[in-house]
Amino acid sequence: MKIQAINGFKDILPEAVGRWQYIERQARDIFARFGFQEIRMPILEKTELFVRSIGEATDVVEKEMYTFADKGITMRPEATASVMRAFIEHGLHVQQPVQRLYTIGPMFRHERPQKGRLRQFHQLDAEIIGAAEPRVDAELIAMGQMLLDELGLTVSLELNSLGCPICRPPFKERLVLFLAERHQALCDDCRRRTHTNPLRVLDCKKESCRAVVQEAPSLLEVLCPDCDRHFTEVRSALEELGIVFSINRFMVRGLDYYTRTTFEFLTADLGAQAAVGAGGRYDGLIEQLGGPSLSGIGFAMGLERLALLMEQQQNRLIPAKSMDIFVAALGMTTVAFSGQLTHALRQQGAKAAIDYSGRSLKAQLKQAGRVNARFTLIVGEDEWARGEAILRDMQTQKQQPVLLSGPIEEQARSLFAMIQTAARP
RNA sequence: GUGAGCGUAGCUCAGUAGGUGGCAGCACCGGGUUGUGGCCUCGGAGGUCGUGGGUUCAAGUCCCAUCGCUCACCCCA
Repeated sequence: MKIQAINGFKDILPEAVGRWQYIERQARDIFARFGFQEIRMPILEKTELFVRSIGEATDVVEKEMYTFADKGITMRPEATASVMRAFIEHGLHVQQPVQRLYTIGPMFRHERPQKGRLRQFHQLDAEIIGAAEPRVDAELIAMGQMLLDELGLTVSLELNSLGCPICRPPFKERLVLFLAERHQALCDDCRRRTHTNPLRVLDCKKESCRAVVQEAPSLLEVLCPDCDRHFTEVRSALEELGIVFSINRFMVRGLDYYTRTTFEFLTADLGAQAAVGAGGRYDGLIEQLGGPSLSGIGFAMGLERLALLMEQQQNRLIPAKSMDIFVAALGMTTVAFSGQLTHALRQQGAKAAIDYSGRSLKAQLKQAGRVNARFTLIVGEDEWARGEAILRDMQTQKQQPVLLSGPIEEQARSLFAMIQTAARP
């Protein structure tokens, strides 16, 4: 019985890693343009942190967390809570009132795996802490859009406001009343949700429920003056930045800490997983976790989903692996020298490959082609005996003899210089 | 947690009324080229047909169980 990876946990093989690195590179570059700094937190946190931030009654906390049975410790299911914990713990706001932080790493949720959904998955997460202006919301959303654009991805952006502790609770009561009156027309799930999480009913995909919900009261129409102004200004700021979006008053969040602005980057190309990235404002969270009274906003994007989308929407060429030089040692007598020379080449900074088997030149050239070597140094027994080798340009197929004399570092240096000039067009 | 589909070579897959596992494609190794890659050509290696039972003279094929994977529901990035 072969041992295999556990369900929902996946290897990212070398052929796929190039794409991942590309996405991460673009993200780091763009986040830096917006003044974000990287932060890295532990994967394990006190269970309490997630219960208090994400919410006790949410699905994530209720049934999806990997929690150690006897330790009160949980593998993080998302990044925001950890970032806030670290932010508060180290008093980061004291040095710099507005913090822009991002982190990249694995998250864990015990869900049934399917396309675009794993138990260990990876997120890019960006947070702006300590700034409440609507323009900040727009700026953060624009950053997400910029990343998706530069990755060559086509997604749609949906926007909503979830109000605040002043305007949401009364709305929730109205909604519950409304839903209770139409109890009969709702699906089983939504009847349950009416009491556990009424806002979720707005997001149900069943035709029958959608029909009911169309007539439901809209939170956007009963936002308190502050929330209403905030939402209006976010929208105009987005328009000023040329960001295209649509309003979705049915959009809900699965995590309790969200307030006011929420948004999702959506695609139809990922099967059942529509959201490539999502986020929103969480103005009460930091205080709720025992920190200063600061507002915050952030988003997360799923790396697996970004990678899948890139594969599907656009076959952008990720730079293939390549080596500067392949050293082909012909016959076992030249292997020791070839090994030393390869090592010296690497010390000089060259990407150098070698085969120690002493097998046929044909086989070694084939391997040189496979590793995409720009040059091959053929160390033949006869040539080597008189202090020479043959340098083959794998693209032009032109060959020239090279002298092997002096200390091996010197040989490596002049050889590397030679191929660097020869490789230039 | 619920439902459906699928498990044959490293990968993608054939396998026809149960009758010896495929000249299959890609990849790998070697020959054709006594020391010259990609293309071509010839050959080679590689399998407990997911696992365990059962039916049968005979099971990759039929039956049962079990494990695994995939997709969808739910939920979410």
